[in-house]
Amino acid sequence: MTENLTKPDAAEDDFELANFLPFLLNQAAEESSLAFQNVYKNRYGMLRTEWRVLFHMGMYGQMTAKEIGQRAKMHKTKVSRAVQRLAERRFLIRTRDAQDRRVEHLDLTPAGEAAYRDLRSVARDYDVKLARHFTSGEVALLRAMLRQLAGIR
Amino acid sequence: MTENLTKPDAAEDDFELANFLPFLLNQAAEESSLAFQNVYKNRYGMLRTEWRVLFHMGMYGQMTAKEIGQRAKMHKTKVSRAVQRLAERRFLIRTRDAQDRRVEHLDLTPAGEAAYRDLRSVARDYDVKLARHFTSGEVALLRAMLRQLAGIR
DNA sequence: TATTGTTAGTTACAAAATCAACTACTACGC
DNA sequence: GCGTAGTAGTTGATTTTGTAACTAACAATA
Repeated sequence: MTENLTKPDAAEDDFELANFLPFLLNQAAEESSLAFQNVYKNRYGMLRTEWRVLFHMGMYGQMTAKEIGQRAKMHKTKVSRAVQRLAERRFLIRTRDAQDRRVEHLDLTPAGEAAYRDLRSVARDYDVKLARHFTSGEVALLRAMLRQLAGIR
Repeated sequence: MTENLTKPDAAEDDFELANFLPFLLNQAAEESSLAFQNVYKNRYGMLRTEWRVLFHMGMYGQMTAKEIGQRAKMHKTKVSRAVQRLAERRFLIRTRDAQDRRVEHLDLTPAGEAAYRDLRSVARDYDVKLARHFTSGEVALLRAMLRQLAGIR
């Protein structure tokens, strides 16, 4: 009788966790966001949740907290707190909808717009810098694969 | 006189948050680790920090907390607390170095080894599933690019 | 117009991450 | 040896996140 019906160990050992995609993705994400993080942190005292909200508003204009949550895949409590802090610091203003008084429309203030444009330009430069490691075809493929993995339609 | 000497808005608007590498990497990392997270969480009651320590020890054998921190890019307090919990649950044992009594050598117990092998096999299957979206050449390129971005030598 | 269900957003409390200070120890310079 | 500086790892205080329960408002139905 064979004493081992499971896969042989040799087949198991060729898997290196150092190549595990969730691990690699995480390391790359953390490393690649460090330098940019320092900018919005030091220059505007923002947290990651806050710059994400700011960016979505800068890109898409007036939004509600719910819409931001859907687009950014952020939980509503995260959005709520980020909006609160951005409102306190006068980066955005909230106005109740007249028809449906549950919803709030959020708009960037001029200060918010300015911060958005500033950070957007930093982000653009930073992205170029990251992409410089690769050919443009490689980067395009990378983005497409990441979108697929992230479940972005 | 021209009234606008800065770059025209059209050139600025080509920035898409959805293409910003740190953002994409983060979304992909988060989405792709969700399903796997449930396994080590539900099956072993581990936190992400703990699973990371376990997996580094499984890969490289005996290590010190400092080495784990360097390889996994985890802050020493995170490592310290993860090691503490893994030791409490008898997944690893700590032994003081005889020469330098500040350092502790960490080794997986048989239970720790078993958990490591189990999770590694789950990870392997999961990795295959993620990679199925792409050709094998694409996946190899993706891993190489992620390693580069992560600063893994 | 009461009843039930649903939605937008907030709040409360627990879990976890972060940062600074701390203990115990080693190593260097004198 | 003695003082100073540096290192491995821990602890405590503060901040941030996650989960659930909550408030206020709307909508459908009877």
